[in-house]
Amino acid sequence: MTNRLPHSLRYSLRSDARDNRERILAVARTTFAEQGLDVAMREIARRAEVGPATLYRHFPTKAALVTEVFTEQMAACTAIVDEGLADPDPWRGFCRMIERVCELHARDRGFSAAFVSAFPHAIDFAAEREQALGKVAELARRAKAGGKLRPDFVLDDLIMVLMANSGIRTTSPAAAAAASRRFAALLIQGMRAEPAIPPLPPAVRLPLAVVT
Amino acid sequence: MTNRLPHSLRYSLRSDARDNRERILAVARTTFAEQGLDVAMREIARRAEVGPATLYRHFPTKAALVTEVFTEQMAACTAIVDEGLADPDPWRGFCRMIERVCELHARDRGFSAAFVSAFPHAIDFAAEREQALGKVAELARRAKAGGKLRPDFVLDDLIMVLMANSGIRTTSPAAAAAASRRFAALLIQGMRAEPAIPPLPPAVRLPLAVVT
DNA sequence: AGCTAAACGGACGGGGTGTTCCGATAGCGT
DNA sequence: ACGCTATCGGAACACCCCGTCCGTTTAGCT
Repeated sequence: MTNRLPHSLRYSLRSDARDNRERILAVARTTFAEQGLDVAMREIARRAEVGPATLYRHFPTKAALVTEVFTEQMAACTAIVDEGLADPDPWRGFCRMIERVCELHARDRGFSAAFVSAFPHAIDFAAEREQALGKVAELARRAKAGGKLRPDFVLDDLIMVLMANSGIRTTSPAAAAAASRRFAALLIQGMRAEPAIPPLPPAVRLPLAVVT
Repeated sequence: MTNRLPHSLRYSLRSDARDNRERILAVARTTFAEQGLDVAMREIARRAEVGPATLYRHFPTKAALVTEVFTEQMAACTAIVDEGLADPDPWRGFCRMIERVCELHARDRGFSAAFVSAFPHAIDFAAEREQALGKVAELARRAKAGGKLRPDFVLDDLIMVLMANSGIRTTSPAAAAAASRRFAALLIQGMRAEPAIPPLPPAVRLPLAVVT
């Protein structure tokens, strides 16, 4: 009868276990989004109404839980980049991409922190991030070719913008999103190729800080 | 003979105590600057080659040490604002003010964190910050009157910029300063009043997060 | 040099964290 | 209905943190 299970990849997880797993993930998602990654594992277990041991059986370490939680956010991120790339007007696509990525990061503090950091000894989003950055590079190339994006824009500028965006702390998620919108608009204005372009200071490589 | 001490306000601190106090402050300054405020008091005591109790005798709490350490940085901050205000060209003064404040924050992670936070139950820089912000408002008013600064700039935008600047994390202090320079230039470009000014999204109040 | 009070610092308590052990519980196939 | 076993969760471990107590050291005045 086990084969009667709807084509699910979950190899025979007992019903209570599956419920707990999903409740843990839901709780972790909202909590990380609201409070960032500095949430105690105990706290997540408490909110999910399970014991700490149960949490650790499903996710052997905190980094594992974090990566599991943010895999879908990473997908949303690449989807945003893809949509920007699909826009026939590359500059408009570039702008919308930045606006939406900034807002996504503003709405999820944990994802924002995870994105600009690197977890050692854990599957992180390095591969997906690099892939997305490659697409952004293509989008930027087109926007430059269209004459709208200043030619001295580099990819590290985007990393810088996202790091900066993650520094904006507010009380409510709505305020964070609003601040992020204004911030992105200000920066986009600065990235526009102007008739008389004052040169920017040199770009900086921004290697991701390692999270202990 | 105690009166022979050069006009010092230090009421009779024993020589070893004064040495320790100064060494603690020096260590705290550099450590906070490099690593931010999340440094253990023990660690500061260790680097200053004193016991934890000595550290706590000189500064009864961590917040006290932090405020003591960053008082001079706060003075540097207001000095920068004053210099900007003294510039005959208000727009140039405004730009230089932003650049220099951003660089100051980039060079001192601890000060940056302390500036955009509020310590409860501790003398924080609220008064000085408000005073400096008042001067910035005057500078911004002049820059707007000169037609160089976009009219919809608000003071909270500066807070936002400083918060964002504090989110830029790098490996070396030099890289942080360089990134900060580029970041500030990008933002200043966005703050410039353009012939055709695309309206910004609404501004957002950014109450300072409380540090526990 | 000797004495006294100021200053020192190792050890301690209370609370936090990520993670693990193991006896109790409860799903599920029979 | 029963029993096997996957799963649960409270208690515990090891390690951090901030801040304090108290016996020891030492500066500085006579």
